[in-house]
Amino acid sequence: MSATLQAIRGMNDVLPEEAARWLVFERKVQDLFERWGYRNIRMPLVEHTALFRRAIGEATDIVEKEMYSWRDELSGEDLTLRPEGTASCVRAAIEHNLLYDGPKRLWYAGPMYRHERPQKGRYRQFHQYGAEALGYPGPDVDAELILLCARLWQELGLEGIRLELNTIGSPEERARYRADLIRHLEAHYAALDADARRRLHTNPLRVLDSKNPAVQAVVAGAPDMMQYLGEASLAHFEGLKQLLAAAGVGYAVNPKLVRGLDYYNLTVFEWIADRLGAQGTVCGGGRYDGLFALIGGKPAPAIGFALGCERLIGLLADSGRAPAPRPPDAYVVHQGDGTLESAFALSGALRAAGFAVVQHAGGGSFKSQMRKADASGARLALILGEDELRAAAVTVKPLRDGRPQWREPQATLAQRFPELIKAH
RNA sequence: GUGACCGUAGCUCAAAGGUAGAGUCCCGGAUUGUGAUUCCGGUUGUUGUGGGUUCGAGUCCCAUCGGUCACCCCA
Repeated sequence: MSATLQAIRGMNDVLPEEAARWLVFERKVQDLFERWGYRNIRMPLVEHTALFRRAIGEATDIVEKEMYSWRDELSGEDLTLRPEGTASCVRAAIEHNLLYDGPKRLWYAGPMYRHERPQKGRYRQFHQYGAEALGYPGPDVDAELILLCARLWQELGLEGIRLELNTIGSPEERARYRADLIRHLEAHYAALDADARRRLHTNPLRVLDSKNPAVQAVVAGAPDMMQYLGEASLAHFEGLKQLLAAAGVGYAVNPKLVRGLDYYNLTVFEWIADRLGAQGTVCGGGRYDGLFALIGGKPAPAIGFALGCERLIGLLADSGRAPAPRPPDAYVVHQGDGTLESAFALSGALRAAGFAVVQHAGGGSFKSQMRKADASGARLALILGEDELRAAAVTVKPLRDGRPQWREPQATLAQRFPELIKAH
């Protein structure tokens, strides 16, 4: 395989069988977003590196080691393949002054790029659908987004997904908490591993969700974020929890859920599927009231989430809910002088009437054409040979039921077709 | 980036240092123009790649590429 070209590591081809699942999934997601009043926005895959460095944060794993960044030789600009969508979305909102007449609900979709070691549910090019509610202070819209997710799992037929919720307060509250947390971690410095020590001053909140038991023992005795929250932050969190409870959406408050991006404040949440192994988070999001100002815009509150297509579609595949692709209604078999032109006319008429028609291409014997007709899954084979051509007719052969074949006039075929495809 | 396991036909897998195989799929045929069943026949390939050990390597060793899972982190 060394001599032949192959796809970049961690960037996968989605072959037709799986792509069929993608199409069904994407239609459902898009439809749901639109029904809830979210409007599509499409941003470029490439942005100035500075956007992500500022928005996501210098001390995050994404910026430290996962971005596809390069200097464009033609322009001299520092560019990056987007590792996530929120930064681009907010940049676009600021650049086009989208909030000039009030808050906006937006959704986007597409590939994201992170240079990580691939494993199940984690790829270097992966795909997200994201929703962003820009200009809403919440917590009403916080609840709306979470309810939207819950509804989506329902419509997709997914079970076994749980919601984890937390609040990380305002920047000021978090700063005070952070200072005390650092003090606590320093007091137990000997028990920390290399990762925790490195993060101690750059991003101490990240130490909270370490899976290292020794570090967790230190974390267990760490100060509690809830104690640092002011009245407004507490009210926001309580308001959200009440709305979720009233809507019947279950959740677990996870005080160690801090999430990896710097721009979050107050509400953070993750939807987690236990059946996916180590990469179980299928959807994650949170509030980012500071991001607009951070990247040079007029301050505006906002919240959003992104969901992972590969992981969710993987869940759909596991639960045996893979959608069967629509088989053609008819497969057109043709052989003999002048039949190809008639076949195109016939197929065209049926397609114009809204039917799914595959017309044989590539030559081959009559037998092989019939084999293809069967393999296509079509209800009917429409046979057009020289005999039929002379009679301006077509032979209709049902392939999925026991009816014998018969002849139909070409002129009325499309009109009568709904009757013909019915099995008796 | 770290670690473990694994790379043989398009796919699923055999071959325990001695001639590379099976199933499936695909293609052709079984009296004129009729599928899926059955029967007959056919191609499956630089054993991921490059070195090394050996009389001899799919098999052992090294490197490399790729895959899988986990760590890290996240979608």
